[in-house]
Amino acid sequence: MPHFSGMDDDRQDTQTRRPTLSQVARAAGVSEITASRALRRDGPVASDTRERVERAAIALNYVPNRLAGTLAGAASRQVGVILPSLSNIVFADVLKGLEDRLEGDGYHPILGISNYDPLREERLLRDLMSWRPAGLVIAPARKTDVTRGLLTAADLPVVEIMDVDAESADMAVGISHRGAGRAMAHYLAGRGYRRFAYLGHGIETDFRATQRLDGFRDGLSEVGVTLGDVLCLPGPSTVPLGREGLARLLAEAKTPPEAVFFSNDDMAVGGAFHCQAAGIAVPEDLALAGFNGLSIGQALPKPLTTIASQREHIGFVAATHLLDRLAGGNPPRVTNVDFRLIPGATA
Amino acid sequence: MPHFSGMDDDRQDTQTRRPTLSQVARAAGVSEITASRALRRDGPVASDTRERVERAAIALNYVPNRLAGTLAGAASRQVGVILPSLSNIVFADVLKGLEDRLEGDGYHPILGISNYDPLREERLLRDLMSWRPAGLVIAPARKTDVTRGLLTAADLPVVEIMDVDAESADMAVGISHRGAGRAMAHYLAGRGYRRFAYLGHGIETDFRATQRLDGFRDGLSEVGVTLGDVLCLPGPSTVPLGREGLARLLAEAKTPPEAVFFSNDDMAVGGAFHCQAAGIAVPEDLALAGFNGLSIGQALPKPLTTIASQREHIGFVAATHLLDRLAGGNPPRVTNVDFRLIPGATA
DNA sequence: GACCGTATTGACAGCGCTATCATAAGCTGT
DNA sequence: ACAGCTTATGATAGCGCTGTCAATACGGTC
Repeated sequence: MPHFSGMDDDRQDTQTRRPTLSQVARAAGVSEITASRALRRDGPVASDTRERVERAAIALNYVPNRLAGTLAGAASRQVGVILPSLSNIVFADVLKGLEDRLEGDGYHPILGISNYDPLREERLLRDLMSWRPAGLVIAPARKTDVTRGLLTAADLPVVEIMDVDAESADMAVGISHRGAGRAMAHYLAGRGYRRFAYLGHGIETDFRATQRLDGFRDGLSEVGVTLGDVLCLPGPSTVPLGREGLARLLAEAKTPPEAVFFSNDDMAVGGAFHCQAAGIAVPEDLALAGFNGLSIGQALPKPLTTIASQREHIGFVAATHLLDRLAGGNPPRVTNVDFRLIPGATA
Repeated sequence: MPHFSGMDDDRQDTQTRRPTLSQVARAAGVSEITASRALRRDGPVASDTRERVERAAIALNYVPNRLAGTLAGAASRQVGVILPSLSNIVFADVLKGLEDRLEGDGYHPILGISNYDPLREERLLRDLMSWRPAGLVIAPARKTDVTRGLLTAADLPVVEIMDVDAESADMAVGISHRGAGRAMAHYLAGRGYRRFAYLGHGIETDFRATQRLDGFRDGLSEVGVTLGDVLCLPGPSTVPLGREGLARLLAEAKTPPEAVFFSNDDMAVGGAFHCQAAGIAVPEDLALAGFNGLSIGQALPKPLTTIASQREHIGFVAATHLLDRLAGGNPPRVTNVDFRLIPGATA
C-alpha cells in the first residue's frame, strides 16, 4: 500500500482514494472527532455544526469505513449466519426472516453454507469469527463437540436455530421436531390409520428429519402402534425423489401401509404425484403426510396434510433476540416457536 | 472501550480480550511481522519458525482480526451481494452458486435483500460499501439511474447478474430473458398452437418477467401470430396464484386460448393443478409452458414444458469472474449463459 | 579477506476511525 | 463575582494488523 509518507497526506486523496472522515471534517471546518459525532448522531453537537458536516459528507460522497470504526471500538454491525443448505426453500425462508429483521437495524448477515459438513461448518465458524461479528446465528449441521466448543468459546451472542430439542450453548429459537413427529403420529392415529410407513431422504445429513422420525415412532407407540417400513433414500429431499421413493416403498413393503409419513413436503408432493400417476386414490387407498407447510403442498388438487414450520418467523425471532441481547436486553434462552398441524385432504 | 493505558497492555489480555497477533508473536519468540508472515504464508519465513508460530497460534486459539488486516492494507475477502428476493427459489439457487465458489477461495458474501425496492437497494449498496468489500454482485431490482451511478462510482469490480439484455456498468452474467421468451414463442408456434395467452405475476416488480413477455410477443409476431389475453396478478409468483390466476384467465378470456405462457414455473405448476381439478386435458384442451426448469415442474405427472435457467451456474460463474478480476485477470464483460428449452409434456 | 547475493528477521509508520479525558464557553443561583 | 453546572469542541492515543525499508546472518566467489 502506498503511504505518501512525509508529504501532505491528503494532497492527492481526492483523486486517488475514497474520501475519509478527516476530509469531511476539514471541509466542514471542524475536528475529526466532531465530524464523527455529527454523522453518528452521538454526543452533543450543535445542530448547525451537524448540518454543516452532513452537507460536507454528501458533497464529498463520503461513505464511512466501518472496518476502521469497528476496529476503533464501535460495535460491529455484521452478524455471522451459518446454514446447512440453500437448496431447500426452508433455509432460504429463514434467511429471509433474518435478513429482514437485521437490515431494519442496520445490521448485515455474512453468510456461510456448510452443506451439512461439520468440517466445513467449523472452518466457516472460524472464518466468520475473523470478521469480528456482533453475533452469530447458526443452524448446526450436527451437534459435534468441536462446534459446541467453538460456539462456547466464541464469547459473543449466539442463536442456534431450527430446533429446540438439543442443548444449546447460548440461545435457541426453533420448533421441537420430535414434538412435530409425535403430533403427526397422534393426528394420523386419531384418523383411524394403523399401518404406517416412513419415507425419508439422506438421513445422515439431516438430523432434524431424524428427530421427527423418532418423535413419530414415539407418538405411535404411545397409542400402541408400531411403525412399519422405513425407507430412507440418500441425497437431499426433492420432489422427484419422493415420487420415485414412494413407488419403491410400495413395491418393497412387507405389509402395504395405509398411511405414509414423509420427511418433508418436497418428498410428500412427489408421493402425491406418484399416486396420481399410478391411480392410487388419496387418502382412501393411501394417506400422505408431510412436514413444513410449503405453499406447493397446499396448492395441490388435494391440499397436503402437513405441519407448518414458520420458517421465516424463526429467522425473524432469532434476529430479534440477537439484537435485543446486543442492546443489553435479556431475551429468553430457549424460544419454542409453535408449529401448526394443517389437516389438509390427503390423510 | 477500556484502554489499559500506560500499564503493560497484555497484563490481563489473556483473560479479557481475544488473543492478538502480538501475543502469538511473543509466545513464539518472534516479532509481530514475522508471525504475520508465517500465518499468511507470505514472504520468506524459515520452516521451523513458521511451525513455532503456528503452534503458538493454535495454543492461544488465535483468530486473526480481518478488520485490522484489511484496514492495514490487505485485500478484503468480503463480497457484497444484493438480491431482490429470497422467497423465490431462483435467487436462493443463485446465492448457493455464489457462496460455494466464493467460500472455496476464502471469500464470504455479505447479503442484502432489496425486496424489489430501488430505495432499499440504494441503501443496501451504501451500507455494504461501508464494509469495503472486495467486489459486488448484484441482481438489480430495476435499472435506475441512481443505482447505475452508485455502481459506476463504486470503483470496484461489480457483476450484475441474471440478465444480459440491459447495459451493465462493469461485468454481467446471465441469460437473455427476451431471447428465452422468443424461443418459447417459436417452440409453441412450431407445435401448431395459434391462440396464446400469458399469465404473469406482479409485473411492476419483476422486470425480467416483463422482458420474457416482450420476447414472447416478438417471437409470436415473427411467425405472424398476435398474443391474446394477458393477465398479470399483483404480488410475487406462487403456485396458488398460478392456480387461481388460470381459473380467472380462462373465465375472462375473450377467445379461449390453446396455450398459456406463464411468467415462471411456480405459476405454471399452479396452472397445471387448476387444469387437473377442473378436468381440463393438458395439452389437448390447453397447453401450458413455464420458465425456470424447477424440479417440481419436472416431477409433475406430465413434466412441464419450460426453459431451464441454470441459476446456480449463473451464481458460480459470477463469482468466478469476480475472483478472476480480483486476481488480476481480465474476464469477459458480458457472459451470456445458455438457457435450454425443456420440451416436457404439457405443450 | 573483501565482496556479493540470498534467506531471514525486525523497526517503524500508518490504515480510518472512536473512546477517553481535557478544555472552553455559556448559563444559573447566591 | 464566583462556584457549579451543562453544552460544545478538541487533543491524544490507540484498535490489530500489514507495507515498506532496513538490518542481520550465512554461504560462496575471486
